[in-house]
Amino acid sequence: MKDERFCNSHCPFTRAIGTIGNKWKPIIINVIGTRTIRFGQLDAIIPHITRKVLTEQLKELEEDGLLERMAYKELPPRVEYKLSEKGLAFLPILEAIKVWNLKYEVVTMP
Amino acid sequence: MKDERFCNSHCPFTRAIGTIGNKWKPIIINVIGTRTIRFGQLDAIIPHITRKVLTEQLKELEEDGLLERMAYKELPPRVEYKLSEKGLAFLPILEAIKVWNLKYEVVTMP
DNA sequence: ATTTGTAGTTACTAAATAGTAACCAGTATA
DNA sequence: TATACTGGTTACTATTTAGTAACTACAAAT
Repeated sequence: MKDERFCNSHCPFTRAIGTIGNKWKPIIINVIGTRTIRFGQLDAIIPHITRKVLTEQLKELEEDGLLERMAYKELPPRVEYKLSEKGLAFLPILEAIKVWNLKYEVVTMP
Repeated sequence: MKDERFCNSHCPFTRAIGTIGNKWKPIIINVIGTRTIRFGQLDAIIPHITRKVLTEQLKELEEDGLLERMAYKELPPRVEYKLSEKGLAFLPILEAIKVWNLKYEVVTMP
């Protein structure tokens, strides 16, 4: 997120929302989970995301220390991503969101 | 969120992110907490938010069933907001985010 | 008669986020 | 020689989100 009012807030909770409070990051973190995964796989697995947005979000996640990026000097290139300790520690929160949603979401059948 | 790919996703987790995955909603939910609060108070307490954005977000939170809005027919008008059961059930998740942030955030002193 | 107070709304503009399509490197394979 | 492969980048456009300032209603107090 570029909003400096969030990222430089004196409130730690606001800063936390500044790093994970958007729509793509929780999705990406959830898809990675506990595995090591390549860029192309993420691109293929996550519905609707574009390579541009995926690149941007991965970069921010890495900067914020949730993600580790390993680039192998091969051809064609291979780049692997996995969650850091910080990123892994966020997974239970995503699980809690799933449970919460399951319990309270009102499903409207179209 | 207006992104229909999130709100109409077949994946419940993606839909959940569609309702709370933005920067303002976690902040608003956290500020309301367990109390009953008026529009003007929210506007005063939440840093940087504008009345326009606050109105929009409150409306969406109400539509998604996280929030209850009580309008009293007085003059000047009085409107009170409080979290629904669903909204209250989301508070522990926000607490978990605070704990997570406290443990893992790397604080850079400017 | 004017100001105060509340909870907004409206029209317009600005900024942030996302989408599209083309392009790159360098080796391997057809 | 041309194409594929991977993990991007770039330039440009479109959409979404947010900010600004003015305005509304109605009653009470000044």
